[in-house]
Amino acid sequence: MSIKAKPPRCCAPLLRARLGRDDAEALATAFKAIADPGRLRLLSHIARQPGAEACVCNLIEPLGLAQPTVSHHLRVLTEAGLLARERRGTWMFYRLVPERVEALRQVLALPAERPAAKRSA
Amino acid sequence: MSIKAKPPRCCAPLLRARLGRDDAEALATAFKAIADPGRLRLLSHIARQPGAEACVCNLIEPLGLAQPTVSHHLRVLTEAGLLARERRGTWMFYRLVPERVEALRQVLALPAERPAAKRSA
DNA sequence: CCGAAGAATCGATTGATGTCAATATCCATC
DNA sequence: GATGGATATTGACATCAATCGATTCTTCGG
Repeated sequence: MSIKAKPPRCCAPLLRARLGRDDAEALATAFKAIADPGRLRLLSHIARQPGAEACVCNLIEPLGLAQPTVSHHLRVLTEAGLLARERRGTWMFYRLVPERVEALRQVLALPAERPAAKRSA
Repeated sequence: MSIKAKPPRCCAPLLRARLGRDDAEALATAFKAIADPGRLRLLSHIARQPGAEACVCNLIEPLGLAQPTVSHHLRVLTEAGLLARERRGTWMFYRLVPERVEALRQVLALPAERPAAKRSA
């Protein structure tokens, strides 16, 4: 079994609708994926490459982590749907999935400044 | 020493600029704060209250967690700058800090679609 | 095929984190 | 200042997560 590219359901509004237990679990998993220094730096490095993609071999050294560790982080990010894998010969390329990042971003969208008395059912 | 309300520096662009080790640490800490089902539900519940604030006594039951656990989560969120505390008599109120949420949200902002290759005519 | 290079998996270790019972603290009131 | 309600803190425990060395797997070149 490789990495499941199954896009995890995750992106309930959070601050707008009531967050159920299941939604909270899924969302937490998604945020956990980016709640790590190494993975954040991976995302940052990859996002800045042309095409928003990078070979693993170009990520190990700047990260300053062992190769298995980097591989692990890339897996987590991929399983979270934030990265997509593609093999090119010997190398493995990881590409940013902007839609997923954006979806996660929207979760933190605040409700309109102050909807005031608009409290309809 | 109660909860340090020190707003943690955290909000480097991530996907736009190169993310250094220290920025990554701070950012990871911030995201860790919301990378938990209980805390996400707390934020969700509080955000939906009038004034985006709620008394602890109104958060325990809907969360389904023990009081110390809720208190712990509220502390984490407050230390992350996402919530602000205010005492009112016997009760403690926690209020959402929208600016902080928004700041965290901006971290995930994508760079302009694709400034690299000339895709537009 | 064989060997080498790139990357993923395995196994173990260490540290962080969520959870709750018990206890302590703070505050209003009597 | 004793009492009771509302929160916070402490301590303990179990689980999860990050990390890396060793190994395995995959692919390409000869």
